[in-house]
Amino acid sequence: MKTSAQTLPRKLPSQARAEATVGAILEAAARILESQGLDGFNTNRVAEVAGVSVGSLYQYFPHKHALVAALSERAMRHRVAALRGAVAKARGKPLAHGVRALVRAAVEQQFEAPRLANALDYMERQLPLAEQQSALQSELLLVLVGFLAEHRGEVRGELATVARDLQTIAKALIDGAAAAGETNLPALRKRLERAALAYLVSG
Amino acid sequence: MKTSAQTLPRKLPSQARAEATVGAILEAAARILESQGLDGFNTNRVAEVAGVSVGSLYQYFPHKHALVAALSERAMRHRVAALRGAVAKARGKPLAHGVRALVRAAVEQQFEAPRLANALDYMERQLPLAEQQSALQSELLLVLVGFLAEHRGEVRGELATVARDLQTIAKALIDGAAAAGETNLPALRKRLERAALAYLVSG
DNA sequence: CTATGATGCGAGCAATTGCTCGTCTTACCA
DNA sequence: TGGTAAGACGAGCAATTGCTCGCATCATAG
Repeated sequence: MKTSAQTLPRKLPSQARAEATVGAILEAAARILESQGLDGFNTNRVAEVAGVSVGSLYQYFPHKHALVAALSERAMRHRVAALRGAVAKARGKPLAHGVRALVRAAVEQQFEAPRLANALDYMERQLPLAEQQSALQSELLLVLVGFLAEHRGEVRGELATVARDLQTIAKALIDGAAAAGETNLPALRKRLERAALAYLVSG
Repeated sequence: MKTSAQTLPRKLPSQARAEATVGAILEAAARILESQGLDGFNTNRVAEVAGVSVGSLYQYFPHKHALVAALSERAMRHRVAALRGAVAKARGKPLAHGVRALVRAAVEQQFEAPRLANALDYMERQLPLAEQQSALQSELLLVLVGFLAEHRGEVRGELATVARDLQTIAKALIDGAAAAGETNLPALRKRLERAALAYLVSG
């Protein structure tokens, strides 16, 4: 009896080379999405860029969606870790300082591969995200809410909603800047800090 | 000698039924994108939903991209008109009033078909938008800049950049709310007003 | 009515895509 | 050293997709 979940690897890699294969596939997929978006993102091409056969790909990912899910999960994990680090470093400091740290982390994280982020974002909306995904999303929001809770007196509104809006605004502003070819990161950070802080303290 | 541009209709409809055909095609395309996103959005299906043959579709749109471009242009035209109307109505009134009017127009416009807006947004980033498109985008920004210029004393920063950020934030917040299944429009408007106004007057 | 161009049709081609399966190769352990 | 399981391969199938082209139908001017 098979108990495998929908988006889980068909087979867990147990040898070192298998691990390498999975890594190569994920990296190839990320590179294709970053350079061409959804066009040209097909499993044959992913396998080719990864230097691996399609058969190998389907040994670890039961279908294309599973590959996307894995990619999305990996990106989310990075984001959560980055934001968590920023929050930890800013503990005890004033609100503005924390916002600055969060903005720096977010920009650094997302500006690295904006088209990939954009493509993943679009796909996540289309297909219902798996449990793992929404769990990570909740975790990310929890990190933000935790940060906001440290400055309850200064922040207006319901924290959960504010956190979600903050994340939405950050994603959009960074994505938009990247799409517009903006390369001046300090300027982008400044605008994002302004938007975030202003939204937080206004009522 | 043919002088037809890339994304222009292959043949301009001159009879009434042709006009109707083009309209049906555009509406079908919009409906499909709204209900299923990019998946299932293919020319065969568009023709079928429109109650028209593929051949007829390709008589007016030289390729799929042209259909997308036409759809995008139509959506942009609506947006520009809506925002222009809001700005006109708020002329002479205080900044907060104008922001409220703009937010109302934007929410009403985009919440009507959020998935369509999302899909178009994604595709516009992929393929280089035609002249018509970028012209309309500039026009939209000009409307916003014009509004902001009426309240120069209260608005910090470079108006063009501020206008672009404002549009980005609005789009993201509305899109996010729609994707999350939010149906409380007044609450959404309030949050968007807060974000916009706070960003404008803070420095 | 009739001729001519505009409009509409839809079978089907060429290319692409997701994915399978039988086969070969490599790594590990008794 | 040989047996067994894990891993890798890639030709190719079935389905989908963008799009063409030859032909039927309709509208309108003369």
